[in-house]
Parts: sequence; structure tokens; C-alpha cells
Amino acid sequence: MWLIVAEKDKSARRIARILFKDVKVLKKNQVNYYFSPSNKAFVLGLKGHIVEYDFPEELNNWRRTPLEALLKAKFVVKVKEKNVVKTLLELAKDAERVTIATDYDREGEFIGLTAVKLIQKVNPGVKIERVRFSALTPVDVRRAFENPTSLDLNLAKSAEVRHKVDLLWGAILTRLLSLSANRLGRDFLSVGRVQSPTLRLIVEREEQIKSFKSKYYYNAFVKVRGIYAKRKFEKEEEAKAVLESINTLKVLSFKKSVVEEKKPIPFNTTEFLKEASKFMKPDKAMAIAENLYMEGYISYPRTDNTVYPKTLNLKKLVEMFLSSDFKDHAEFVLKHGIEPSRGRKETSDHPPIHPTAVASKDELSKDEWTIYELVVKRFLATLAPKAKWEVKRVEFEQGFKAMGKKLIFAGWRLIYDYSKPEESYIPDFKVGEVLVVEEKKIKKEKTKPPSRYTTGTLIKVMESLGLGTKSTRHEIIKKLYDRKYIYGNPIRPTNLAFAVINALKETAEVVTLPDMTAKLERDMTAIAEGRIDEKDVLKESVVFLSRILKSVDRERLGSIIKEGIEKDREEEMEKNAIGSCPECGGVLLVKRANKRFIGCSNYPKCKFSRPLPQKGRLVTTSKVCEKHGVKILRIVEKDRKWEFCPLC
DNA sequence: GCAAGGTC
Repeated sequence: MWLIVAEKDKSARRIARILFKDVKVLKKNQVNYYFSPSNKAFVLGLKGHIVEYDFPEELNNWRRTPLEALLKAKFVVKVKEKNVVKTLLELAKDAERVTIATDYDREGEFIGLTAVKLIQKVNPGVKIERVRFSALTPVDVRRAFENPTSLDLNLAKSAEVRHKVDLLWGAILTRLLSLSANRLGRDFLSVGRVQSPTLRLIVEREEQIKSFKSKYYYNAFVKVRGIYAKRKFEKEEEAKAVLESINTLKVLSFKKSVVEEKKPIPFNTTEFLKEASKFMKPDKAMAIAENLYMEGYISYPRTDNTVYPKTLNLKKLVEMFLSSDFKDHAEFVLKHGIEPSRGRKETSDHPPIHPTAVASKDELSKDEWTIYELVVKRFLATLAPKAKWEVKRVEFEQGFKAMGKKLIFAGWRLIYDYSKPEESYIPDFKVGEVLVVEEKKIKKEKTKPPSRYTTGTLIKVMESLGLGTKSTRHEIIKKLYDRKYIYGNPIRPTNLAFAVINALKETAEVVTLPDMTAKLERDMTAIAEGRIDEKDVLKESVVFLSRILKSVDRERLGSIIKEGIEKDREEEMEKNAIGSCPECGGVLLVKRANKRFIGCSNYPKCKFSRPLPQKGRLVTTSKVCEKHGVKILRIVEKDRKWEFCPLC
């Protein structure tokens, strides 16, 4: 009996179909597996990491466990996927041979090693092999199975150490902050190697915006032949003086050219999430993409690759859409000849995200269709011809310039219509001609602070700093929202976030910097290459953390964070305050529990309350009711809006 | 109840 272990069900099925002709789909403990009677072979897909490290149970109580105890603790292995482990053990018990066919990367090696350790408990002497393939194609898979090797223990250990280091740092600093600020239970304050540097980026951007001093500058415009030419000035007097001195302008140069505009690159996870975040939060977009993948509409959504592999039959995929809602787009692409664009990142694990089947609007939910349509349009756009613009540039004397842009061939823009082409018009000019100035004006402008991150731009920045992976970045961002560290999109940090980052900067600044990830990556490579021992890496963290625990002033830490929490509370109060309570003089607030209502800040001492309508968006206006002296509220519903005094 | 990383 032969057992093959893959990383997930999808690859297990694929491997089974490639290797064997007589594949039967079976189910045990609600877990799929595949059986070939003639080869007496079973193929089982895991669910990624089926176990995880944790601290022993006796250290679970945060209040009662000294943090130093976590440093000395032994890690215990906790089963996360009981049914998968159960099935794995049942199948492994009678195996004579086990082949590990998990993904060909660091985590895959570790997942494989975990499976082996479990298997050896029930079947100690079993023969174990490892196969590696970069793509789930018949050629690659067959070649790998013809040349089995053994597990790369060092590579697996490097991943193992990362799990431990992350848990150690995360748990100790999370507990330290939460205990110091007395925020326990579901209000705990999390800290981590990826989330904290990401949060620091957001906080620092907000600081830049707060401290930004905008400068004025002056755009001078002159109207000639019906259009405005522009020149920028630092000083208003200068702009005025120049404008006063001119009544005609000579054309110094005029250029008309056709410029090609590149088409977008194929979707990898980051690019996809950046675009999808125009419609929804990244974690939701990812969940929907996952669904569409499971239902067979799109390819695997977790990929770094931005280059279509040669094995992908692009033409066939386009032709698939000839009888669909995207018929016109598909015809357009085929008419002009397929010419795929390519991004800078090329990997061999998965192709860029692309459609794999035709869907119609009524078989998908609204959100699913939004994502599916995005993937299809992007896919077709990457194969379509480039867009062409006619660009005119004119330069006058005195440094006045104007530009015109006209889209003369839409190309990919015809398909990928998520941004409007911005056109502007200027007429033709002749070099040397002198034009009468028809109008002059000056516009005062302000320099702008850097803009806030959006979920889309943040994911890109995280990628460029090496923070997180394609599979985790969206979850990290969600975590920051869940912890009430950030809100809105564009993203703003709460006062709590400022406080947490400040507290960490004083106690454990490394954990707020991307360098920590970079260093860990270097250590992992060294472990994988056998240059250092994984125990030394772990020990380094233990030493570092114990030094932090010795020197930390918990009271100070607590007061920094509490201040932030207090500030958030005050701001929240200010936002929801509508006036004073007619019974006790306290502050009347819009409160949101299960229902929204008007309540008093002195609750439970004062029980004054008034109901509010539950439907529609509630806005506090600046108008005040003459009778009650409280703010007028506005309800905005889809088709109507109305205002009222909550006490009238 | 802690992290980040796989996967659903």
C-alpha cells in the first residue's frame, strides 16, 4: 500500500488523476481522498498546516502566568484539523511507502515534515520519499515521481523556527501590552512581526500629514486661441508682474505625437487585491476569489506570478468567452492578435489569476460577479492591443506651456474600463506665430500632504517591504481593523494605534520595523543551508525578550496606552454628543448597542433615553432644535432623507 | 484569548 500526501485537496486530486487511470474518489471523516485500486495507492490532501505550535495549557491564563515562564516553556503541538489528521493516520497505518508531495517551498517542506512526524507515530518503520514539482502538469508531476528524493530537514526546520519565533514574540508582547493596559478578553492588544510594522507605517503617515505645513504657490494662466497655458510661480507678485508685462505670446515649439499606453500586467494576488479594493475590503475580495476558484470559475488566487506560462492556452481561454457577456471583448482581442503583457515577477508555482470557465451574471451573487468580471476584464485586457493617444505639447515664451491628450485608439481600455481616460484639448499651433492673449488669471494653490494609505496601496507597500505573504497580507490588514487600531479607507489610525506604536518604540522597537522580517529571512536561509543551528536563532529571541522583560516599566507602558484609549473615547463621545440631558445635565449621546438610541453619559445613574429609527444612515447635523437645545439628526435612506429632533 | 503561515 502506498500513501501520497499533498498540501491540499485540489492538488491531491490533480496528482491522482495524472498518475493513475483508475482513480476513485472516497471520503473518510468528511475528508476527501483518492484511491487507485490497481496501484494500491491513496492520495490525501491536507489543509495546509494541520497542526500548530502553542504554549502548554497551564500557561493559558494571562493574568496568572509570569511572562518569563513563556520564555522557558516548551512548545506543544496542537492539532488544528482533527479530521484530516485522523484520516492521515488511518491511511498511514498500513502503508509500506509514503510519498510527500506538498508544495515545493519552505512551508510545504515543513507541512511535509509535520505529516511525517505524525505518520511515524503509527507506522515507525515506513519508507518515506519526497517529490518536488513546480507545476501541477503531467510532465512535471511524472518526472518528480520518477525521481524521488528525501525531505530537506534543514529547510523544514527553518520554517519551524519561524513559527516558534513568531509565537514567542507575538505572545509575549501581546500579553505585555494587554496586561499593562488592562485590556484583556476580546479587547486585547496584539503585537506581531508583520502587523506592528504595518501599523507603524499607517501611524507615521498620519504623523506626516499632521505635521505637514502646506505652502502656497501660484499658477498663472493665459488664454490663447481659446485654451489656457500655464506657468507656476512661488510668489504672487512675480506672477502678477509677468502677467502684466505680456499682451501677446510667441510659440516657441509645438509637438504632436502618438504615444502608446501600456496595458496592465497579469494579476498576481497583490495586483488583484489592489484593484479589487476599489470595490470591497481585501479580505472579502480574497474570500470571494477563493470561492470562485473552488467553483472552478477562476484559477488559484494565491500567486506571486505576473507572467503567463507558455503552457497556458491563452487563445482557447479567449475563445471560451465568444459566447458570453464578454463576447465583444473576446472578439476584439482575437481580431487584433493575442499579445500578452507581462509583469516583473515570474514564478513557477501558479499562473497569474485568470478565468477558467464562463459564468453568467445570474449564476453568481452580486459581489461574486464584481470579482469575476474584474478577473475576466483584466485577463482580456492583458492580451488586447495597447491604447494609443495623440499628445500635443506647446511651449510659449515666458515659460507658459499647455498640453492636450486625445485617446485615438482605446485598445485594452475598451475592455478594462475601471478608470476613465482623461482627455484634454488644445488646437494646433505653428512655431513662430504670435498670439494675442485673450485673458489672464492667477490661481492660488496649496501643496498637499502625502495621502493616506488605502487597503490597496498598503498591500503593495507591504509587499515591497517584504512584510507578510500573498496569502496573509489581507488578513493582517483585517486584524488591524478588528483590533480597532485603524478605521476607514483611506486608512486612519486611532489614538490607540499611536499609543501602541509609541509604547512599542520605547520597549521593543525591533518588532515595529520591517528589518525584523528581513533578519528572520536571513536566519532562515542560514538554517536551510546548514550554516547555523535553529536552536541558536530561537535562543537569540529568548535572550532579547528576556532583556526587554527585565527592563520594561509596565506602569509607564500602561499609562501611554490608557491615554490613547481615553483620547479615542473622548473623540467618540464628541462625535456622538447631541446636547445636554434634560434630567441630569449630563451629555446626551447617540448610543449603539443592539439598537441605536439616545442615552445619557451618566448611565446607569441616569436612565434617560429616547428611541431612534433603526433604518438608514444616521447623521448628526450642526442644526439645533430651538425647543430642546439638542442637535437635529438626519436619516439618509436609499430614496429619501429627513431630519428630526430626537426629543420632539 | 496571544503570531504568522498554510488552507476552506
